[in-house]
Amino acid sequence: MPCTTDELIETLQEWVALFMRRSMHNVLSFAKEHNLSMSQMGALMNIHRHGMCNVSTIGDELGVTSAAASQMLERLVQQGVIERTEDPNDRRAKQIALTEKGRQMIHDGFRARYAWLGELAASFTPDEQDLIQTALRLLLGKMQQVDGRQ
Amino acid sequence: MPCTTDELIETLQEWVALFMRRSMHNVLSFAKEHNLSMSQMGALMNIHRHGMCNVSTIGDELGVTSAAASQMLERLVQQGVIERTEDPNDRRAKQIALTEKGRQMIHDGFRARYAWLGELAASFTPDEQDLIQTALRLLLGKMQQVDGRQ
DNA sequence: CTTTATATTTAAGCCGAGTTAAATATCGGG
DNA sequence: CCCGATATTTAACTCGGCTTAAATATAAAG
Repeated sequence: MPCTTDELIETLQEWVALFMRRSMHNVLSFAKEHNLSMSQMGALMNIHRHGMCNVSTIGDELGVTSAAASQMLERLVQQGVIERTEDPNDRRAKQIALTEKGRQMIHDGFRARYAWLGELAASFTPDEQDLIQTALRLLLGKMQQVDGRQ
Repeated sequence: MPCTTDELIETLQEWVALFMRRSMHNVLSFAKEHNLSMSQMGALMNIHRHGMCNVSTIGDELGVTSAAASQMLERLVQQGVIERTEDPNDRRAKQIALTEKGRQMIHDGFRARYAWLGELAASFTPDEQDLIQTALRLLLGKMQQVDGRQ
């Protein structure tokens, strides 16, 4: 049965809607579980993705002033999930990095969120698994392209 | 090329990681754009999904007291995106519903977030589109099952 | 060396989100 | 009708996030 582009768009929308809701739920429960604000979540994700960051970069990415970022990061330092060290190349700046505790927290969080994927994958026949694998690889390729130019 | 369940799990994980980031970004920019807190976003999504809600149900779903929900909804009423009406079947309770303005706001938000899906869908060949359509329908079916029993 | 720009922090204040406790109104069973 | 349960609101308070403005320290340019 052939499908039109419009049908595919509709399917993608359903898929995205379902996923968005799940992701949001995941993110919110993780935040609540660890007493983190959305800004703090965003900051941790940035640090997790980019490695070391400085304070104003984090502020910029969150769309807040560096004063706000500084205060919010201070609370993360007190919780022991990040650490601030002086940038050896520019002693005005601080380097923000995850502590071992912070890294562990994020890692465990991802693992917990991924647990259900195993069940999902196993519920398909080998043929279906192949089909889905191929389709998702196609999608991932294109999406990473789009992601890259943003 | 055959694939193992583990490979599929890995692909799904990549997908979820990519998606979680995008969703979070989408949600945060929508919230910022409309001056909404995460609780308010959650409340609006609940109302959007389930139609009418009462105050304490929304509080329960957000994991806050009904007092907190009441105050937060009051701010949404003042912003004109929801309205409270007396429940005709139980005059203690209020029915919370989106106003036309609120419905429009959410609709426009979804549309904007979905715009790129058109581009994405069109970038595949008809054969690829068929493949992706079939795969996503398989996934959607299983995921909605899982969603239903939660 | 002096001046200006940059990176961060601190202080003061506003505001929203959350809490508990109390008030109000209504429902429902006996 | 009365009483305990339920739904919502209000009040008083705490806390965190945000802002602006000022302070501090360092870098970089002239």
